Amino acid sequence: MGVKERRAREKELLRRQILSAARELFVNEGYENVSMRKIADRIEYSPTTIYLYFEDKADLLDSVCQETLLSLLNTLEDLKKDKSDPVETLKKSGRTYVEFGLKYPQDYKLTFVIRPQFQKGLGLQEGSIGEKVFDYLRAVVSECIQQKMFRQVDVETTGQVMWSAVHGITLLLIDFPDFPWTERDILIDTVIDTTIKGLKA
Amino acid sequence: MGVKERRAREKELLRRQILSAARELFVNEGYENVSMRKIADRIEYSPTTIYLYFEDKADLLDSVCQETLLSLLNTLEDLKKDKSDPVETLKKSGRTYVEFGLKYPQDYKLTFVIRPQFQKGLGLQEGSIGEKVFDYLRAVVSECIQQKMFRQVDVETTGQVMWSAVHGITLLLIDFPDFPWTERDILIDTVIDTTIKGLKA
DNA sequence: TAATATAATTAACATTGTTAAGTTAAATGA
DNA sequence: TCATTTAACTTAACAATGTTAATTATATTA
Repeated sequence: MGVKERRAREKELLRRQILSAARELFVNEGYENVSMRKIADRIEYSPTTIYLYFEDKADLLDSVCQETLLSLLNTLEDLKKDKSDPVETLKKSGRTYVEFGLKYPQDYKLTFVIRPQFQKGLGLQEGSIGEKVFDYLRAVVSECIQQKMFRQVDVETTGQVMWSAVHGITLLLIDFPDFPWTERDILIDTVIDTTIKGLKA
Repeated sequence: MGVKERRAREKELLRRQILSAARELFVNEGYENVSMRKIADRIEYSPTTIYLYFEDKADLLDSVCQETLLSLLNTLEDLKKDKSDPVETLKKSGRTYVEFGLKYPQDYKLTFVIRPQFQKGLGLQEGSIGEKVFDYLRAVVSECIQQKMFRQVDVETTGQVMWSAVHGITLLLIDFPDFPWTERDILIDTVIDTTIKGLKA
């Protein structure tokens, strides 16, 4: 009975096509300037077909962002393998996070700024990939605290402080490219090092 | 010839009414969920009347933001009068900045996140209120450095690090209201204190 | 009062996200 | 093989949006 499976495969394929078209358009033209009809044109289907694969436009954005988060998560997970120096791992993670945002600025903004606005109910959902990203951060921070490297006892707060710092510098560099910033790499390092120094015992 | 002046006064009055209605709606329901018709209803005029006073919806929000930014600047300027302890002033300024963002989240996001995207050329325009806000920050930081409270010699970098921290926590709190944050006031204080501790000599 | 300038409205347009009804094509069961 | 059921997709339409052009009402001036 391979029919059902072939069908499922075909469905999945079209789903990916939609997703891919949506990502490209969202990234290049901005979420608000992309209509369902425009996406439909791109994949050569009628606009309403999209609704057979996604609940609504917000859900489509949601799925695009999920993908982005997954790719961020994968990039980060690699770093955690080296368990020798958790503080160093945290630094590297911070850099990696910011660099990811700067490499895919539109995707970053979609995920961390635009999406929450259109998804009024929930923030980072239970079991979501977004939550897993923060779980990652939590784990690294926890390691730092366990090794008595950080003064802050509260893992949560410490993680949130770290997230604030990298989120802040990432968005500022994306949104104000013409501001007279300090040389980019130095600035990013300074932000991360300053935060970590502030957290240390 | 007081007629012209009375007319001008009346125009200014209606302009303010529109602005005030728009602000209230934007803040309470979010920019995207407020239609021109809704604003018009509120002031009991036809929707198109608004276009006699503002270019378009974006311009309307723009004007709302200008007002709010000006009010932020005034609030901050007050803090600087106390010259006794610049580090304390910086802390208070940080808190004021974040609280401002949380009080007018729509305005904050438009000014610091949405607008730059559509204004690709320049970030914070020359002579703009936004730039004056950063000038303020620069001045306070400069005071801290002069009094040898901070290790960092570079005023610019130090200011940028501080800005990153407050910008980051402000946006996170706005965009992920349902995330299990540490108690808000404590978190904000921790972010600011950690950053300042990291900057100290 | 008649002419003029200004202010505000009505009606309409194109576009948006989305739904309901209809259509085509494929898979199933006899 | 042929009718029937199921799935996939499309057409047509709706209400709401931002915005413009044409029109009406109102106040000022001569």
